[in-house]
Amino acid sequence: MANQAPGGGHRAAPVHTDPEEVSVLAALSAVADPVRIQLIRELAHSADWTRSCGSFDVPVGKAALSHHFSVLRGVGLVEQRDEGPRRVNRLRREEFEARFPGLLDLLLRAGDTD
Amino acid sequence: MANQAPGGGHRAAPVHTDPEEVSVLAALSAVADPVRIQLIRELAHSADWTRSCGSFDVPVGKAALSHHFSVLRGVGLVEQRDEGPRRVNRLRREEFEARFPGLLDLLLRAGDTD
DNA sequence: CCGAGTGTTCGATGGATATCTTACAGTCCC
DNA sequence: GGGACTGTAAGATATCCATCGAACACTCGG
Repeated sequence: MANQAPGGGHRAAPVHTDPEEVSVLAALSAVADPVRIQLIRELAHSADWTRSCGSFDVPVGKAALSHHFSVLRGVGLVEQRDEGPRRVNRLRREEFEARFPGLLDLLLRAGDTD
Repeated sequence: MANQAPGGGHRAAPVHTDPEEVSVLAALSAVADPVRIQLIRELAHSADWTRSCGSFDVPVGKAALSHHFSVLRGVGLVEQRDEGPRRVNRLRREEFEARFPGLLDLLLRAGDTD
């Protein structure tokens, strides 16, 4: 298999979804969760590819955290890339905005913590 | 008690919430439900105060329906008024739009049924 | 090669909530 | 007043999903 660096087993590459093929209901459900809102906000305040999954200050274990990122990936809001031992993230602002105009702004603008 | 028309028991007037005092999370949770999305869309295509609760084509019993309207009222998206034996509805478009810009449009514009 | 660090997967658990059934409260019309 | 109609309330059930613990996979540095 002509794949990547020689000599190695690799972690399964994260599967990404195009926001364009995501339903409104799915997007809203994904985003209607306090932990995920917190992740999105924190991510929005950081530069792309600078935040690893474990670097977020959320009150859940790493298993749940992994699940949350999976959900966010599943609606095309977050993109992930493996960088050595860790998995770094970025918000797919433009693509998501194109499919769900205003939704991301709503999450980031609203001044409440919940 | 000096309350309303004389001689009469009355149905409890529906309690309304100002969208201004609703959290983003609550609004998103309320709106992230297939039945409620359907209600909102159907309501949006009708003139104000013309649709009674029972007049919506949703696949749930009337008890569940009553619950859904209660949720929508609770986030300030729907206003209700008693009109004889039935309770008629209207969308609080402007107020909701002011608090959650773009959210209602998102629900109405997206061309998918789910 | 081993150990520390990072993240995923699996199974189980608990809590929230959407739903139904039944019973009740008003309203209107005869 | 009786009966049809409309909606709410309360209790029971069921389903979904967020969370955790434990085991595993991969990366990197000694």
